[in-house]
Amino acid sequence: MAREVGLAQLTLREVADRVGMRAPSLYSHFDSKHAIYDAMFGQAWTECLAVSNAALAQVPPDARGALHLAARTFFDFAVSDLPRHQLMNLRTIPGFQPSAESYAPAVATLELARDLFGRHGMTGQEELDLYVALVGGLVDAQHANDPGGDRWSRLVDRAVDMFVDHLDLDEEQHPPNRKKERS
Amino acid sequence: MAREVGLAQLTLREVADRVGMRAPSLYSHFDSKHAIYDAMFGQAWTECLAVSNAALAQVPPDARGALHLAARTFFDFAVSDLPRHQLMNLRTIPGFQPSAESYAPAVATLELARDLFGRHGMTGQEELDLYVALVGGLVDAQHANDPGGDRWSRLVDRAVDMFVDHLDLDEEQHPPNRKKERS
DNA sequence: GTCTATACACCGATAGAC
DNA sequence: GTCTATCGGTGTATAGAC
Repeated sequence: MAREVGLAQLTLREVADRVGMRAPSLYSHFDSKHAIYDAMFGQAWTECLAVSNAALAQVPPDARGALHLAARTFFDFAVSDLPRHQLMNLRTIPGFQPSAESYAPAVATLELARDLFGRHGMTGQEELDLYVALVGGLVDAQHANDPGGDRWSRLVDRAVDMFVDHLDLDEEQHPPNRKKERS
Repeated sequence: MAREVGLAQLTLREVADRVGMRAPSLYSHFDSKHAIYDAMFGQAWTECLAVSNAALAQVPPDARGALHLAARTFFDFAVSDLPRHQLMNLRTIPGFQPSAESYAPAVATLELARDLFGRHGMTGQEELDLYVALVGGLVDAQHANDPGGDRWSRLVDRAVDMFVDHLDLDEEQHPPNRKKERS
């Protein structure tokens, strides 16, 4: 329903209609409307964690390849569903704060990224923060300025190359991929 | 009022109260609540355009220094006022779409950045798009993950250095600022 | 226990008197 | 141009049937 009418346009009466109930009956299952958003939040991040784990299973051994796969995986996941992304990352619902329980798979996903970074010798918080901002910025720009298109999607690989070059992360068998070279 | 109670928590009744009117009287001045948001949107971007122009007046001649100033100016402006940033850049208000008139100062601000890029030989759309995503990502990460702090603010200079290094933009009097050197 | 029926307070918006 | 009165719709809550 969020994908059809928009995340913030959910009404309890229509939600109830779609599951064959009256609106007040929802309170037998959820404490409030925010509790429904909270369940959706946890569900979305659990799904993201699963996708990330699946991608991690076939991650290349080199840092550049690993970050390429990680960034592309998260980018595609975030771009493929705007309402879900609004719920997961943006604070679109006024006053909504995820519960600690629903937040757990979100921190677990970030922990996955932290492990991947540590695997290639990047243990600093700043490097991970910069990476998070870079990939998140690409996602937001894609959604905000070219919804449904690929104008920023085409920049993901280049952005990761820029990041890897900046940290001089390559091992010897993978030469630096400087400047405007694309795969 | 948006800074006090939040952007989405504006109610026509309290807005009217604060200007000494009754709620329906607002409709003599604005067609709808969205029209009020639209006026605020135009006002915010007009202010951003003015700040950008002021910064541009004292921009250094070299590309690296210019991008440092431009990024810092926009970042600080966007971070200093969350409700304003939500209105300008995020789509926090459900269903709100800025009018062409209010959108004009936004495109003018982007045009300023495009001119600055062209001044240093960067005429490609991709370079500007990547820059927009990078700075926007830093702003969003700062707001979302460390509101009121400076965890991503401290990364702005480094991010710009990474970007400038990637494009090999330096003229000879300014040596590349590789790796983790901070000013 | 789970649902239906009903009510409350609030919202944006409109109609019409002055 | 501002007001009063009011409308339909919303999230939320409670009472009570089955």
